[in-house]
Amino acid sequence: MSSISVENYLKNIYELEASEKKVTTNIIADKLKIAPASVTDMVKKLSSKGFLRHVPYKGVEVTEKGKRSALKIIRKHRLWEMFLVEVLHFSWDKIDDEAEAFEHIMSERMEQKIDEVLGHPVVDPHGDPIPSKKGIIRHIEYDPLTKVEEGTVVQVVRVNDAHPELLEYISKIGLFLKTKMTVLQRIKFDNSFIVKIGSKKQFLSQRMAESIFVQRV
Amino acid sequence: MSSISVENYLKNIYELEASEKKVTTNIIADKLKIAPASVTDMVKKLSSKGFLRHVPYKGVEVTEKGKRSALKIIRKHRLWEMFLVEVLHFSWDKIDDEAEAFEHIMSERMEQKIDEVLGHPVVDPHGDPIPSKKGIIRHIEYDPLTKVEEGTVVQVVRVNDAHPELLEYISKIGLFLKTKMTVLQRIKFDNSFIVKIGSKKQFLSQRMAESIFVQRV
DNA sequence: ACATTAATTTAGGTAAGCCTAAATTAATCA
DNA sequence: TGATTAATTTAGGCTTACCTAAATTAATGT
Ligand SMILES: [Mn+2]
Ligand SMILES: [Mn+2]
Ligand SMILES: [Mn+2]
Ligand SMILES: [Mn+2]
Repeated sequence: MSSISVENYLKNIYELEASEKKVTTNIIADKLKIAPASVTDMVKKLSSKGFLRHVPYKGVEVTEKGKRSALKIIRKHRLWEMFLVEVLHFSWDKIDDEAEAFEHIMSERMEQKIDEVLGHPVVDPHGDPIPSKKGIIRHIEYDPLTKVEEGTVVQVVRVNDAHPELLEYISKIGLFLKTKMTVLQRIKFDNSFIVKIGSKKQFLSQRMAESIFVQRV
Repeated sequence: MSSISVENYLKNIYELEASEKKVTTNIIADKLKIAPASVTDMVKKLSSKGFLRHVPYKGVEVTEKGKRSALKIIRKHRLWEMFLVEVLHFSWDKIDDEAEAFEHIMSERMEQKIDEVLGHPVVDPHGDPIPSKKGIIRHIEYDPLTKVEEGTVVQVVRVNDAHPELLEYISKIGLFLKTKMTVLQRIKFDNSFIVKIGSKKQFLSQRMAESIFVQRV
């Protein structure tokens, strides 16, 4: 089987492909907090094993084989996040570290038990899709709050989970996954928002609004 | 923090002290499935860090510091075993591997959540005591079934968890932790036993009976 | 086209945790 | 007591996954 290190490389490179046009050595080094020279080493190793395609000085791509591995790890990560929230009552801003480690030691049997106990969930606590056992993932492109017109009633369907501080803040104002809210005002000066959650008006900066994805109801 | 390897050495050496008069390099090597020469290396390292006391060519002992570490790991191991059985519906003969890995990546926060969800259990699924958060462990010496006279009604309070095959077999005949049974007959020829579990008579060899601990009811 | 600069790779190391083979020590028994 | 044997330690290596510093390459701007 693959080491923890290898699994983290594959998962992160796969995820970077969604946000970067070219996945470069430096971008990987940055994400994994590892020196660029070390990334080059590992990238060469993973290429020779058929998990990546690497054009020196150009960038890196995951192969089909690499993608399959990445999706297995992502499935475990997201199932475990769900489990932490639903069964162990963790709050959604304090689960990433735990899941980051657990994704690597979760056996097939464990994965299945957790999936059963949770009733086969299709999204994690931040609204990210959970790949199926066969490695199929359904990407849905939701609109960020910034795309929504004043007066619209929306439901939160996904929140960028990269910054726990954002999750912590929006929890405090009552904004969770599935929360419904009305967009009261977009402030033209800086593209920030006033929304109504329950009976209260709440403020969301542009940066926040960009990380909150919604559907009109 | 300590590595997985270090944690496994400490836990296993601590546990070996209960069953061996002297814990020697070879005994440790055998238990951990590591070459004796490697054990010597690690033992020297752990001694220099104050976790063990080592008299070359003689044997090894855990210090108070080493014992504290060992008990933390054992607590995590046993809590997680309990969780696997109670919440994830694993059977008691298929949990040791999972717990063996998880004991090392379980954070304090996780330990606490699990302890809460389980309602602060004091024994694991095999009847072994769970050390308290402060590292206090209550050893109770129960009688093995081999010490019980014919005709006695007993309750199972602990089963040696070292051999999954034993656990698997006794589950099949309806013998679990807390099961009550009547000792019908001790066969003098080989010290095996006939017991009554529910309405059925069941056979237990001497080796089995030695691993099943009971209390008279 | 060509020099500068930024990204990337190469070269040379380190630490942890393992290994095998050889040397040493302690225990046993003739 | 001295020789044999079994356990243990020492010596020397290997692999993984990192690191820093130096060399190389590609991209950019004049
Ligand atoms: Mn990870
Ligand atoms: Mn998530
Ligand atoms: Mn372990
Ligand atoms: Mn147990």
